[in-house]
Amino acid sequence: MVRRNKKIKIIETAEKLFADKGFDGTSVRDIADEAGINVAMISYYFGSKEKLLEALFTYRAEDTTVKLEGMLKNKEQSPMEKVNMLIEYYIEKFHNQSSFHKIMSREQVTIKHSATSELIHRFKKHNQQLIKELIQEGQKSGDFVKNIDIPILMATLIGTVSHIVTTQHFYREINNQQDMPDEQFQKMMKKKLNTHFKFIFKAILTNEA
Amino acid sequence: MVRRNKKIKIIETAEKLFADKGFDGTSVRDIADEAGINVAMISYYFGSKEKLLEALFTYRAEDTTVKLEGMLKNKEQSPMEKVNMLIEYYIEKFHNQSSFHKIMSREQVTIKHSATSELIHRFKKHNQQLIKELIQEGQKSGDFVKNIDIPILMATLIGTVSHIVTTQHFYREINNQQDMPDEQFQKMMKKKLNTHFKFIFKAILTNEA
DNA sequence: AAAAAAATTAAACAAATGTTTGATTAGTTT
DNA sequence: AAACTAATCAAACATTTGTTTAATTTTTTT
Repeated sequence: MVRRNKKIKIIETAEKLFADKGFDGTSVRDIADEAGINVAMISYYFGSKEKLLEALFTYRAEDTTVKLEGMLKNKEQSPMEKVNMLIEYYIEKFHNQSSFHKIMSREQVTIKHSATSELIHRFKKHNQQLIKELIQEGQKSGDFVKNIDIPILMATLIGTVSHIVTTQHFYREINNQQDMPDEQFQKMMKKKLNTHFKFIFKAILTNEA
Repeated sequence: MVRRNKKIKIIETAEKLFADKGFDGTSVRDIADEAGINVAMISYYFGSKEKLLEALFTYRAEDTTVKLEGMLKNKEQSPMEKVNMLIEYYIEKFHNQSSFHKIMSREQVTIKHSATSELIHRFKKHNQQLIKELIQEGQKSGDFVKNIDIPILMATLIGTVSHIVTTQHFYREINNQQDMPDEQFQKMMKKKLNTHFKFIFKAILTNEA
């Protein structure tokens, strides 16, 4: 295995374990065992456990902003079409990278001044700015109403999808869907969330239900 | 200090630290130092660190279900009035017990078979059931439309409020409100969330915006 | 006031933690 | 093929972890 592949193997193993047991709840030996490597390799490749987390965040967050930017700067679609794309994108992203988002949601709650917190913060601020521009564009063109609380609206989308993705096992048990295959459950959930949020966003952005 | 007060002092100190640094990120010595007691007292009173967490959950979750039940079983109000009370209650609860909810949101993400997970699960299932009954009551009386996805609707309320409460420091920084006093910020946020969710719930439950 | 029970303490315990060391092996360059 | 660099490993390192012990002090009961 070449160097890059081995680093990625470690990152992805750490991602799974951090997601399930938390950063502090996962030891470097857990990661090493699961990835089938020697513990020393983590320090050797990343410097420390903390920096491994940083590497994970960089690895995952890297292309998100780029994709979001490419999507929203596209001139072809109407503001409402872009909003719907945004909804689809977030739902898809949270589901496809659920482990990463579990870690992120935990890290956001935790108060500490780390490089990772700094990364999350920049990441969120930048994405929020992009979306703000989209909404304002729609307001200028008359597609959307005035007086939209953008941070609250975004918190609704992100908070809800994050909550459902991170507490999926609870959700399934409460609604007696433990036996449903993972893939089927996620497909159903994505569909439900899409309908739900397209309705909500339309209602809020245009005052039509 | 009498026994009960001292136990509560430990529980509340642990609550603060668990919220800020996570369960695994907080050592029993951190708690002892902060509470001004000897480390051994934690084992003496609670048996273990894990059981201290259990005690914390019991301590906090105890009256919630009772309050919710008392509120929803009240015959005086209309279904929509009850829904609005429910919204107010959740927003108030998450803000007033933000430390507790930070811990809870982290614990929900973590996969482990502990007494605490069991507690959370029973707690959530029971509350969900109460709300389901309320919505169905409104559907029977003709106040609410059919085809309401109750779990998704509740996830929207809980997920969003939880997201805002747990990531408050991010939210404030992103929106340049770091200098606003805590109390003022929370008052503003509660008001915004109330308006927001009363609008959303009305739109979804009655198809009117 | 004596006896019993409960609370508190510093110290010790073994296990687990993240990281480093120094030696060995594998791979690449000269 | 020799020299050099990179990768891998088991072992050791110093801390920190949650918990227990055994002695002492405080409080309650008799």
